[in-house]
Amino acid sequence: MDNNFKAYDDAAEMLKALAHPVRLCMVKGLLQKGRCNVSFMQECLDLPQSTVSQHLQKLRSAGIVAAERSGLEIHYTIASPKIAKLIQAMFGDDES
Amino acid sequence: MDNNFKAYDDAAEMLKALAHPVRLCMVKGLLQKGRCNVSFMQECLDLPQSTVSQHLQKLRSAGIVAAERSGLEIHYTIASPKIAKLIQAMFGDDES
DNA sequence: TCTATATATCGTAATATTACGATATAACAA
DNA sequence: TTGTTATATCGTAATATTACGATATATAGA
Repeated sequence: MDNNFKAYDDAAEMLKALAHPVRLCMVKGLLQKGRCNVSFMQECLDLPQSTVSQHLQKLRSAGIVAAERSGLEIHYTIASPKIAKLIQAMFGDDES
Repeated sequence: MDNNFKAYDDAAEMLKALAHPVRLCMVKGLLQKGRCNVSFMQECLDLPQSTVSQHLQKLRSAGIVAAERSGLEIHYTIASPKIAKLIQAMFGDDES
């Protein structure tokens, strides 16, 4: 247990981005579905468009999701395999 | 991706408790050391006692650590094996 | 009892996050 | 060009978190 706080900042930043029920739902959905555009998420979350977009930007700047434009739509995907491991550790079945 | 937000609240609560550099440091330290009293953490984190205690209470109410009194001291331990898995997913080496 | 030590809780100012309507931007079509 | 759709950003009020000194509580010893 050293006191090198700085070393934990990135990890805390990623966890903070995951630590919201709406964003967790988005991330789990993306893991299942592979990719998704914004208006689909908006409908299935039943939230205002700006709210959904704001959550996506937070996930994006934490490196959790990536965006790719396709015409008018923007498709989001999970950006790092670490995320799948975290979600599995969080929600996965409990055999050690 | 359903909109059952409530189902994600507990997970978000646990992640939120982990999502702070000081608390991550405490948790990683406890995983290595097994158990630890408050004043040890206070010294090694170089933070005021009330600050350390407040972080511990947050970890405790999220079910991340457990407390056990021994004389004047209170010893903290990691309360759930899920925590080790999360920390491993977060910090562990990147094979797979 | 009184005193000391270890820890928790209170009070609170500073800061950060949240939700969401209003507005802006980017791509496409007519 | 104008209009439409999809998404992002802005402005901001409400709420939550943070840090930390002051104070309270619990245990042990004299």
